[in-house]
Amino acid sequence: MSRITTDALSIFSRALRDAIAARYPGAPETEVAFEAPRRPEFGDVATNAAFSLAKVARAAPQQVAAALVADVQGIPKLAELFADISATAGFINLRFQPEIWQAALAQIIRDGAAFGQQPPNNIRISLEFGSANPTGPLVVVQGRTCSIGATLANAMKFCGYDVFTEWIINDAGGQLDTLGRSVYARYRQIYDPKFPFPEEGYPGEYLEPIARSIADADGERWVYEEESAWLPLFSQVGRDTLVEQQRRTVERFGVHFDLWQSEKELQDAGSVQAGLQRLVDDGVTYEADGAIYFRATQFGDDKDRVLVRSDGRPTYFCTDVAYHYAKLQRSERVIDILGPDHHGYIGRLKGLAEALGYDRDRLDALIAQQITLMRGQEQVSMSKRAGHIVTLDDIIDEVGVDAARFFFVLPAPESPLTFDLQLAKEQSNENPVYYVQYGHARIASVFKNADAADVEAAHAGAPLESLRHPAELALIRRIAELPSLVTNVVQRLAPHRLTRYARDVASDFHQFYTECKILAPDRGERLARLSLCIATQAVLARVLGMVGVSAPETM
RNA sequence: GCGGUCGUAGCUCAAUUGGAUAGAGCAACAGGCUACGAACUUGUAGGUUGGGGGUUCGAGUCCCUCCGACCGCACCA
Repeated sequence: MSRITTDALSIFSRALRDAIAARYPGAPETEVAFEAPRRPEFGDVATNAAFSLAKVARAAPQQVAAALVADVQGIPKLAELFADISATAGFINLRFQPEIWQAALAQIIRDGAAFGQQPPNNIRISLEFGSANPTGPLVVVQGRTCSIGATLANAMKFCGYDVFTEWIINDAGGQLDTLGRSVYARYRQIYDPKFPFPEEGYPGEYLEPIARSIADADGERWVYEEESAWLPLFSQVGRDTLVEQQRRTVERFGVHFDLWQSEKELQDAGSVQAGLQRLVDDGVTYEADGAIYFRATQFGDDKDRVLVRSDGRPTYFCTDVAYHYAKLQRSERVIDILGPDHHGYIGRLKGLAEALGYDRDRLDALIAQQITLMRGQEQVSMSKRAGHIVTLDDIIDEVGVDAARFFFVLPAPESPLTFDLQLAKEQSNENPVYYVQYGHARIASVFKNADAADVEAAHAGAPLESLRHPAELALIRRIAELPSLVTNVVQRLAPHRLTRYARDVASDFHQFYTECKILAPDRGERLARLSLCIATQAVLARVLGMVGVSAPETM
């Protein structure tokens, strides 16, 4: 909602409160809340004030609404602002005068690129997502968590938050040894193709170049050494190479991280000790069988969790305690976007925040649900064991960044996703990505056909009073929704609403385009419609940018 | 067995935390270019929101109970 529309609404709510006080003396002072009606024929905004009054008034909401509308309808000031005030089914529905929308559009044009953007609010949010084991290439899951995370981060920045994006490298556990042995096996196979590959190793061909690089540098020397001699090197080279590859993939995907945090470094730096000590000090740990446990059951988990094993090594959870403790200290809000296999983890994390002395709600975990890859009717097998994994790079190669980013955020994060690669790469009307991009390109095309002086005049601020066609008003209303929509996306952690909104904007534009000739003979009309195009194109580019999709001038 | 997420049109998904006649896209059918890009648009059809019960002015949404799908349930990460 723009300032113009909210001003109009506050005038209305004042009038409505007066009417309530006069008609129902003794009724509690109620906040008049506005909401967007679902259907356009109910007007631009609605209030359900009559519902809460029904009890006090001892009358049906419909009657209350009708009575209040009758009281308010004659007020001249309101008639200037609202084209229609009516009561249906207990709701009071309002429709703005075209002048209100015209003023709102003028404001959007004046705001330019800054439209809807909130000033910095100095609230720090830590956003962790994507994070993977450094034992192989990134796959679809990271594609989805990265798309969701990056989109949320963009939306939060737009709303003025100080967002810090973090990727955690799970390089602390025994899996790194497994990686080292796998790379070593590939290395040995260079000299002896029959050398056995470890049972629990990481299959797939991607380790071969890494083994080859070691062979190129050191030759055969590791063939004759003990495991203790070669394992650190092979693990390290494997880890470093794979992390580097993951970074390249992520970058190619248009996603940026402010911090790549190694778990191993956390442990070495002693912050694990600090986190652990905090829990011990809080008295939420105990010792049993030589291990140290966290009393997770006190905080809603179904089992107490081991922090330090009986051999003295910290668990993954323990490192995570330290990491989240650090994040909680430096951010007002901590959000993790996790893969589908972390369902059971979310309660533990929130309990952890509480145990560390913070509000449960300071930490949130969002689960990105499972992805089923399809190619038309056929399901794409992603079995890791069989060796033929579909990597995120494969997907980008096949459908492109734009389609991938769009499809990954299309459904709600907690809703499972069926991703049809064939559909995503089709440049057809079945593909929602192109529909939105087409809207943007179509506007660019109009500007090319228009007189440059006209476009310039529209940018500078042209009179808009000719805009009263329903399609014009609907489009203004839609783009004016941007700020509140993004706020909602952030509040509800609902990035998928952006893709839906992008589609709605494009749809309203296409309808406007069909019904109204933009380059009209009349100059006033022409400039007003070009102004509407300028604002629409900016909103489309804005939303596409947040999702990580390009906004092309031509297609 | 315990816990979590989910179940909505033929398909893929929405529904602004309890609001109006549950909405879009695709697919199907019928229309619209001698206007700026038809990658567009207008209309029709499509539903007992998995089943049943409850809470209230009002439930896809909250509670109970079944059914079904997926995922967790390690001194793995």
